[in-house]
Amino acid sequence: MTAKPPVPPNSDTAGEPAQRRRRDAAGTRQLLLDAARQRFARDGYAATTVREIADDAGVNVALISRYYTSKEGLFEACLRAAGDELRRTTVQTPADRVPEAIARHIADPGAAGLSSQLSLLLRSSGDAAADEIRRAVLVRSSEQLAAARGWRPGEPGSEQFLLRAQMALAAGIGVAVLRSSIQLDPLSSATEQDLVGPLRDLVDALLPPH
Amino acid sequence: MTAKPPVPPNSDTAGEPAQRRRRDAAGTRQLLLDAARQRFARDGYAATTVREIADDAGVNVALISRYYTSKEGLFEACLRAAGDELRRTTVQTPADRVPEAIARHIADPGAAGLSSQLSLLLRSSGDAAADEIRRAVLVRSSEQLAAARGWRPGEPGSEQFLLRAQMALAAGIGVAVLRSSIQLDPLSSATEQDLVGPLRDLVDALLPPH
DNA sequence: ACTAGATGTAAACGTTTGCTGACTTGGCCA
DNA sequence: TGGCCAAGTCAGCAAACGTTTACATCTAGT
Repeated sequence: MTAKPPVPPNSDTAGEPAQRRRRDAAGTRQLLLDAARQRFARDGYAATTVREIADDAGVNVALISRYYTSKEGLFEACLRAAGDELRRTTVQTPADRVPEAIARHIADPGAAGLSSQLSLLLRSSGDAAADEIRRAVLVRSSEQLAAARGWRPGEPGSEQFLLRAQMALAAGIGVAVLRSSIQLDPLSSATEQDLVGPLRDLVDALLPPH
Repeated sequence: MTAKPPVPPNSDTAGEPAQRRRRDAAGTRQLLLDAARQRFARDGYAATTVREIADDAGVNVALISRYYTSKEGLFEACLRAAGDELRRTTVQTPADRVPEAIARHIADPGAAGLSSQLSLLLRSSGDAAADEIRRAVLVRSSEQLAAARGWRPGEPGSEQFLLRAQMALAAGIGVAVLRSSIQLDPLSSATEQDLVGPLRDLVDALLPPH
């Protein structure tokens, strides 16, 4: 009894399983979300089955419909989660540390890493609502990246600056996807140290520090 | 047999239908391949059904199995075709014109354009044989790009050079995919002229001209 | 302790999937 | 002209898909 101080927040894929309650709706929702994010990011929407997700989460298939209405509803929730996490990890990066931050997050092999989020954002379900979420996340990310490099909305040459920021974002996505989806050496086996130099050159060339 | 002179080459999605013979195995194969390349590139492997491909080609479903053994066989043929076309369009580009060439091909909205080929190369069927083809195409492309910028195999610092070429390739793929799959302005609406400047900066930064 | 609602389970639904086998039809050559 | 094989059609298979329904079990409030 006693309310529930010991409820494991189940914070993302990281934290311990920490013996969750035998019946915990919020925990189950989170388990499904985490499993789905991994599957969708790695295999894509259509190639992922709801039974695989449920099995990964150790949960019954029917609960996907219960908690997320449908497979598409679950996918949209994944996109929103990726967007939130992307905003959280990239916020407040000093302008001159942007390439390092990107390199660090891209090199992170973890399932919750930037690579995984970026891969997920490229996946499509064919659903219009999901596409809109995807677009919004990418718009926000590119504006954030541009802002970190000195862009201010409404400035003259604003479009050019934003275009370059989006190209830098595209480059990051390309690297992340190529690293994770195909064994392409030396890119796939490159470490954070290997990546940071070229990435700095790339970002600096597109968005000059000053 | 003597080849077959009157066979309409059916060169990709462009050319005329040009009243093909009512029964023409080679022509039918090509129709299927063209339709499949478009579908696979745009929707991915799992989201594409063989019936859709057959309908697009105006051909009976059973002929996919006849001419390409299976859906996966057709997909592998698409990858090989994309690899051939990629090699054909990028070969013999002067070193200092590489960014322009990339920009031109990426901006090309045609279904047979570089964008489509690059998108296709990112698609996965989960099949090991297809993955190997994909990998081989990308390896060759990155080495070709590196070579165009002065890299010679076995040189000191060779790995670094190749890594940078692969990152440039990844950037190109990222731009192509982002442009085609999501309506992300200003990137999506950028013209060849808009792209060539930033792309030159990007490529030059990764692979210095000298 | 009892019960009502929340949570989880099991099985099956109807549809769509890739693929196949038996068939018809058309074009080519003797 | 007639026959024969390549080329194309047709209907349907078994498996897998997302989803739903009916039922079992746990938890919380009284």
